[in-house]
Amino acid sequence: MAELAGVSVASVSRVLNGLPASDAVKEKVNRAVDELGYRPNAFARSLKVRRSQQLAFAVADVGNPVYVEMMRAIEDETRAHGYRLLVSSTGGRSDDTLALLDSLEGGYADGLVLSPVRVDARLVARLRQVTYPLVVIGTVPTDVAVDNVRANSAGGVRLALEHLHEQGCRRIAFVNGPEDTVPGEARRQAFERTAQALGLDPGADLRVEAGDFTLAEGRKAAETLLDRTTPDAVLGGNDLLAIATMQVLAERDLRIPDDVAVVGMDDTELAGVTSPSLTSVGLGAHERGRVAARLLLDRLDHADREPQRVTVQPQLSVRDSSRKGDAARR
Amino acid sequence: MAELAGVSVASVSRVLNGLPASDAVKEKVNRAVDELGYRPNAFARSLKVRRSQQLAFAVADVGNPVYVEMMRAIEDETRAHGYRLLVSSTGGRSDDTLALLDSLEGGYADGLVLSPVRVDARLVARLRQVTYPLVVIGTVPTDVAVDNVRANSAGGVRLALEHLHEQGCRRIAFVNGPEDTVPGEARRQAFERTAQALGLDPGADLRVEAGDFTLAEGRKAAETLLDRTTPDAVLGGNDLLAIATMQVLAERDLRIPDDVAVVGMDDTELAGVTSPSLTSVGLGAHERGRVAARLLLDRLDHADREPQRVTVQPQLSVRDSSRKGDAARR
DNA sequence: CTGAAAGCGCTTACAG
DNA sequence: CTGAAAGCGCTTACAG
Repeated sequence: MAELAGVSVASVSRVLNGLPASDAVKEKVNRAVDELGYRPNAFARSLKVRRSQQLAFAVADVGNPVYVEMMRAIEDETRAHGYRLLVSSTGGRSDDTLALLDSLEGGYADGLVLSPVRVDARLVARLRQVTYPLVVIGTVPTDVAVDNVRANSAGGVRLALEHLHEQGCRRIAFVNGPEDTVPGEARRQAFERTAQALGLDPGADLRVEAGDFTLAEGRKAAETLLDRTTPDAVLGGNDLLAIATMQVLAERDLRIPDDVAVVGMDDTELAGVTSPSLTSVGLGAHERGRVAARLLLDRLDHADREPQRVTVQPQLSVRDSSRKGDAARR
Repeated sequence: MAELAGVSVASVSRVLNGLPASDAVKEKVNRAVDELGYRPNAFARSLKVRRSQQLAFAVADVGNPVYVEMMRAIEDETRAHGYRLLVSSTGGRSDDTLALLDSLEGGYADGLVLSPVRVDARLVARLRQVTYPLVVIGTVPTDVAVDNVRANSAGGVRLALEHLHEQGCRRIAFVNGPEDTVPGEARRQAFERTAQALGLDPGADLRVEAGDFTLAEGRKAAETLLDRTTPDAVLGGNDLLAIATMQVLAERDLRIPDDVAVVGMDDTELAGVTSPSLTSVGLGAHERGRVAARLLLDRLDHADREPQRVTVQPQLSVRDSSRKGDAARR
């Protein structure tokens, strides 16, 4: 390359990086670049400058709409700053998450946004040792010094329950996801407290725990619930669980919302598609992604700033599945 | 690191790569590794061995369930072979796709799976010049020498139309996506030909083109269609367009499937969630991803094998939205 | 089995 | 402004 252009490799590097060079040299270099379709080797560059220009996003399940939403936000943000985004799906396996955290020490990405479903002691211990820029989406112990963005699950549950309470519901059931996960546990706690504060029926028969945040597990859980009781309303731990519940209700000829109102969480695109449309509490997935990306980009420039904690506020979208008294469909 | 262990850097490298070494040396190296949390630098390694152990997947829209499905399949396959997957979203912008193809020449990934929505002359020209392993999901001119996996859109449209024909439908409308895209164009052609072969009403008023493969654009297109005529059935260019049509039909108090049957394409998770559930033709997104990943992995080892072309066959999933005579719901 | 040395392809002070 | 040279951190023939 340098030979073809008839200049030194240093000059090639300078021209390609926009550093000062005479027009003559620029001309020669550009001509040779075109001729050869030359592209500087990314590794050699990274090895020298100690930056990869890559950022990583690690997530339990790329198929979950919530994470897709986050990924979009992160992609937009990082791309705008000239970084490529590497998406890694750990499938919820703790070991894969730990392996990923380790392998990033090899430097192939300049930073990581991590959104774990389960936060156990091993993960927390590992997070303390990470030597690269890291932001965690989700709840981590306050003494782990990483940037952290959280959803306000408790606030979200409260919005949902208050809304149902206003609709006259008093026996409100909760089809939650697994309670050994971060969101599952947070939502369970919030449900208990808020139900008590609102003076709702505290019956233990009103709570079921699905094996996963999926339609299939949601159906099973909803059937368990409805076999033992018929509540005024059901709150789903996420939209999929709420939708599964709606399906089971329909199969049992219970009208939504007149017999049983239903509210989901996450406010995914699915919520607008079901019939009746699903009332849902958005937990700001897009916003969480955006904020996380910004924190990471900011930390790349300011390695020593204090770790920040940002909480994104929930928002309730009321649709047909919870408007008692209205027609369920037009 | 080597100093701490008291051995040469060569020995460190050998131990870490599982090459022959005495137990004494292994012991020293492992001890030092643990103490330092040492990780070999990924770039230095890649620079030397000329491999990144990364593969890239480029896609128009990470949010589209079809691509998520592909991504999952590709992730599973590549991860099993020890590669990381880099996901890049080009947002359907041609320039971004070209820029990506260029930048990969820098070597930061060992190969690429590309799934473009639009294939124009510039892209085809660029594809011919690519110097790294590449597989394209979608249709490319036969003389472009890349591995290629395709959906059988024509076969899929045929399955859908034959099914509707059997249900007694003769005036079948088509709510297609943009016809300057690869899938849009293929589906339009297939629709015309199959409609003719089956002796369906060829009325031009039965075809509308949505601005994009989305719910919002689908609604507009469906309204345009239903303002001018009421067909026996509607085929959607994808599930989102079909679902949007179902919503508009419901708003106009047309019963599905008794007044108007509806069939989608892609057979995404959404199809099982709507009410009535949506009959849809799956075009094998998961399978296309899996095959593409395998072709790419295979090519990494066999740079000189002939480019292959694989077509994945469609499959019809009949659900409630098209079973005339049955109850639309239980 | 092990170490010294070359070299992967860049960038960047350092001279000129 | 430009070139020669050092060096980023590995791997891998080459000797021993």
